[in-house]
Amino acid sequence: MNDPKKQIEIIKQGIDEIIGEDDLIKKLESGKKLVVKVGFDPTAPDLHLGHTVILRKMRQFQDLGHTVIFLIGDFTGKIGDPSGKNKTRPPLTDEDIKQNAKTYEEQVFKVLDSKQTKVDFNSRWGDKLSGADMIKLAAQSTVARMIERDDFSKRYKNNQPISIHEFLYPLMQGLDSVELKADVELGGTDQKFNLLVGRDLQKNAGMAPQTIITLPLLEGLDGIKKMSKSEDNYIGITEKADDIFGKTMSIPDDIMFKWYDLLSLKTVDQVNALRASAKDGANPRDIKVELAMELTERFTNQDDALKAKDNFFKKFSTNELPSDIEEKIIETKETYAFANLLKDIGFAVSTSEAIRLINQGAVKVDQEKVDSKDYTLEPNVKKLIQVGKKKFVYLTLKQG
RNA sequence: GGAGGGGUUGGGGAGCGGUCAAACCCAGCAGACUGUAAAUCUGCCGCCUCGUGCUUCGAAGGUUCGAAUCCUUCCCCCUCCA
Repeated sequence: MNDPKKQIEIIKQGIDEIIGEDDLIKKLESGKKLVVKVGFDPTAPDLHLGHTVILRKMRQFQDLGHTVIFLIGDFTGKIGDPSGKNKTRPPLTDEDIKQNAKTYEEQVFKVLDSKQTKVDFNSRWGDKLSGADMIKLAAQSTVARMIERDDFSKRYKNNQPISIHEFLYPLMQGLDSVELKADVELGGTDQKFNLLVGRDLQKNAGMAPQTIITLPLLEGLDGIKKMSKSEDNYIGITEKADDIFGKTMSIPDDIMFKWYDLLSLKTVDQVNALRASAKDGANPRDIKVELAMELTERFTNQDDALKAKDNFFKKFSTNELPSDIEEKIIETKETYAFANLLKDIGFAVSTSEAIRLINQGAVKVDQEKVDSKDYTLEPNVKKLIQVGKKKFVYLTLKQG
């Protein structure tokens, strides 16, 4: 695995752009163990698959034997990444940051190898900077250069405010690269400017400039928009096996291989083999199952992943019931109007919706379709209640 | 400070005195179909005690038999000018 050519092939899999490739090849040929740095925001570390694109790339570097630094930007967090948003962030307390860092670690090591990961904080050197140091740092760039950055130039043209301190963000991020003597820095495409500043600062400090690798955005479940919480087209990495598996199966066939390129830890050759088999008429479903299995297993475990796969086929390919139906007990004094019950157990948001579902033939009790909105249940029974194809519960009505 | 435009049911966006719980699109949900939670088709898509019931169209008042639609005041947003 030390063959530089082979390494480059893996490194370049699924990336958007690489700047300084020649430098990288030279370093690889010299047999140097690379320092790969990636910065993370100290806020709200609730990760979804979109975030894991970069983690996977880090993991690939680890598998090639390089050192990966997971840098938490607790100092830069005080500046707030400009990134177009003009809302000032509420300052995080040290306690918040500690808590977030912990949550990060819990989630991140589902992808990264914890033994090969160095977690660092840029407050370690940031807090020590004096006023004079900051001025020296600021002197290393120019307003013209800063204005080149996309969102700064847009805001400047549109007469939107740009605070002076926002210019410090890219510089601080660059300083991180100097401090860590980074050989490689990874980031999203929107990070390109900041990453380039790191190269400049390293050159000024007499170092070899880092190689920059930008990674594309992952499309969400709809296959069109980028994966994000606000679009609700995401898979959270702490979700249940059934959900990870099912959601993965729901992505359009078209983006399946993009997901392979950005998320899978299979080798380039293995992915290419899958591509070839798809061309030869293999059922795309089966190729997607393999992806769903890999992802589900990574974020849960093998047993749960197998169960999820099993459940998926039971649910959608046969009419069998899933194996893990939840049990619920509800107390009632008297006869329970069914529409209200559906609302009360959360299968409908309102009684009106419950009635609509009944009218549409979506509701079953003990596998029998409910055909009247006036259906009722007596206390002291246990029934299997089903709404649509996804909601199941064994409900016990207790005389209360 | 001046001039103008606008706030409608999850989002976009019609409506501009009754036929409006409010067109249409998107999202969502359900049914059919399918290799899938894809595609397609169909239906639904404010709330409840389901009735010639109740509450909605930035807020509060008013005109009217009747208002999302007209008037008054207030709040918020946007554009242009200074």
